[in-house]
Parts: sequence; structure tokens; C-alpha cells
Amino acid sequence: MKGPAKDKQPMQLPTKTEMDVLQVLWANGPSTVRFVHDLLNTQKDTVQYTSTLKLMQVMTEKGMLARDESSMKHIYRPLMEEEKTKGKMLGRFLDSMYDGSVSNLVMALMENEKTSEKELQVLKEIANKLANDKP
Amino acid sequence: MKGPAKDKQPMQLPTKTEMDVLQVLWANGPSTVRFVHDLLNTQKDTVQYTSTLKLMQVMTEKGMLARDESSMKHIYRPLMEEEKTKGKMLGRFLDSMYDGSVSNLVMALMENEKTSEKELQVLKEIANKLANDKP
DNA sequence: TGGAACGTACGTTTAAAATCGTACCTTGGT
DNA sequence: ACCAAGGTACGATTTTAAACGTACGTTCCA
Repeated sequence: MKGPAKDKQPMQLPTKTEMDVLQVLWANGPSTVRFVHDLLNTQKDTVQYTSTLKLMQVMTEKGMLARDESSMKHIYRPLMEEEKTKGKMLGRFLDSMYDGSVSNLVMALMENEKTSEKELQVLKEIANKLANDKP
Repeated sequence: MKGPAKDKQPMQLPTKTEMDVLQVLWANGPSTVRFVHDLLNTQKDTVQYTSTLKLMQVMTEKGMLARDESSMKHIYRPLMEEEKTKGKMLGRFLDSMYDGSVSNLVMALMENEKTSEKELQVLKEIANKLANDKP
């Protein structure tokens, strides 16, 4: 006989829209669909409420979210840790885009686009601070 | 009347697999499908040759690649600039993941995961160099 | 006390990404 | 001359993300 289905998949990474939902939950704590939806659709490209609902339900099935159904208005909370998840996403991005090289990435950050002078300043400070603090 | 269809779309960003192809072309110059395919399928998750072929044909339709058909073995070359494309991708990633904050990203780079000691060193150097070089 | 207002459930649809298989062309070697 | 090896063309399929619409349940207040 077969035991209870063990759906302990390696916990896939979130897609773009899923990440948007997670960001809201991480930033604001456990929330209702309504809250997330409204926050995500203040202006542009608004989307139907049920789309957000469905998305969050699917995410729950995937094991990304959990929900408290005790009240009528279900409360969703993230099951993925923010730091850990973002770390993985960053790693993947790094590999795919900059051959896994952090310095290549930072190079790009500095040479290209929208990195402000202030950002550069911060970059430098952080780098120095870290070089000193760490044994 | 309507003029000839102007399919001058804003040049969409590449998907994950499309990016893989572009990376090969950027790194090695104009190449055949065979070359790209072999390079991309040295080991794991290998994929059928025709899949790569089709992918690159679609990319050509999208205007991401151009090809020289004079020879029997078509030579594909990227129509998107590496720096520019990566810059856009980075910007999108930054917005979606770190609220557009470069310092947040660098923070994450340093605190998390696989950034090696050497990387940190490089980070610091780059930061300093840039602070000096730039007026 | 009844009906807006607000929720959830869920099957379906749309669109795109990704992969594959089969048919067909070209060329070099024997 | 022929055929195997290695290309390309292209329709078709599979998979996944993303978004809807409809049905239905609960609440609350005029």
C-alpha cells in the first residue's frame, strides 16, 4: 500500500506576480486577499479581484502561503522566509545574467543606468564597513 | 487607409531560455544553431536539437536575432546589445525584488549566501576606485 | 426581511514559453 | 550515382502563468 502522498517538493521559487504578493505580505504581515489586491492595484494595469484571489489560492496549494480560515475573511501569511527566498532569487539571477559573478553584477550596477550618486556613496560605505567589521 | 503594418514593438525582454541563447552569442559571436545547442547542452537537462533551433527561429521572428542564410548553415547574431539588455533586466529585477534600491541589493549580496571573501574584496575595491575616478 | 455589499469556490480561458517529431533539403565521401 | 550525416522548416503538443466569470455563501443595516 501507499502511504499518504508526500508532496514535499523542493519548494519552487515564486513567479513575478507571486513575488508581488509575497512582497506585500512580508511588508505588511498576514493579510486578506482584499488588502493585498487593493495595494497591488492602486493605479495602472488593474486586475480583477478574483484574479488576485485565485492567485493566492494557488500559491496556498503550492505551499507558499498558509491561511487562517477561522474568520470569514481568510487571513493569508507567507510560508517562505523573505531573506532566504530573495537570496535564492538573487543567486539564480546572478548565474543566469552575470555568470555567477558578484563583481560583474556590481560593475553593471555602477556603470549602467539608474544608480544615483547617493547610491554609489552608499555602495562605497557599505563595502568599507564590511571589510572592517568582518574578521 | 492603413500603412504597412509597423511591427516595431518596444523590443520585449528575453525570457530565461532566450537569455541563455543570447549569452552564448554575446560571448562567442555569431554562431550556428548547432554551436549554441551543443554549448547549452553539455550535461544536465539536455534538450532536443530542434527545440533550440525552433527557439532561435522564434527569437528571429521577434527581432531579437538576425541570421545570415547565404550559407546552408545559418549564422545567427544577436540584435540586442548586451549591456543595454542586461541593464534593463537588472532594473526590472531591482524593482521587483528590492524596491528599486541598489543599496538594498548590495546589502543582500553581502549578507547572504555565496558572496566569497574575494568578491567582497573586489566589491570594496570597485567602490573605492569608482569614488576616486569619477569627478 | 430582504437585498446590497462583500467574501470565497472553482472551472475555464487566454496567452506565452518551451519542447518535440516528422518531413524535407544539401553535401561529401566512396 | 547514391546514401548517410547533418542541416532547416514547420505544425503540433505540453506546460505554465495569468486572468476571468459565474455561482454561491454570509453579513448587516435601512
